[in-house]
Amino acid sequence: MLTEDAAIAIQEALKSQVIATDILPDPIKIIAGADVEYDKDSNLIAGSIVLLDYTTLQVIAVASHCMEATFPYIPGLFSFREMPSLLRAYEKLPVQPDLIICDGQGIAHQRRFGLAAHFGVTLNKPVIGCGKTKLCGEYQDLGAARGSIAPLMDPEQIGNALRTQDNINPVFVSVGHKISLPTATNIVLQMCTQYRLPETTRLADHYARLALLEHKK
DNA sequence: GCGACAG
DNA sequence: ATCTTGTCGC
Repeated sequence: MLTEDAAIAIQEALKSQVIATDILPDPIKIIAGADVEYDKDSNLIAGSIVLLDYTTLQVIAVASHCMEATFPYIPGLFSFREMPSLLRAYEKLPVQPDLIICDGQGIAHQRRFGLAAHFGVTLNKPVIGCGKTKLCGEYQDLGAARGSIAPLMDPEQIGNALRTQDNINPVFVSVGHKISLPTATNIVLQMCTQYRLPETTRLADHYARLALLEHKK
């Protein structure tokens, strides 16, 4: 059983491996979304990875994995709760994506090692962190128009608040692994074609919910 | 002690 | 995360 202190030690040991520069395929062909769904009245969780054609956003493949959660939700130790199911789902994919967008923070984290960073370093793959709310840091003067950006400071810049639709609450983009913040921010905006959240996240959430329902039948 | 706290 | 439907405010 992993203790809280041991989990923090793992983060401290791995965070130096994060690469915050662009090391990704030139034309990106396949982009992935990753999300985990929770059962309301049990300890079951379902992780899903959905693969999309980068240019058409058509679904190429989906893989999911249901299991009992093995670690509690503790702010700052989120990856230890969600990553096991995501790794199992990832192993079931028929092909690998060029890039993954995670539902959660990358280095916009108290120890600079959130879910997207942990997942990226573990897979040695480019990963973007895109959270719906912030974990830490502050921002100001975010414009109201789609595409507006404000740096998330803690006290140095750890990510961006990004307005993905006019007058709608921003999302929080940060480096996970093998990508720069400007590139990550642009890609997230590009994935937000119609809603606040990237299509990758919306679809992963949808398929994770289906996997959970199917597992309970 | 108080508030904040990814999902 | 899960609570969910109609309602308040711009």
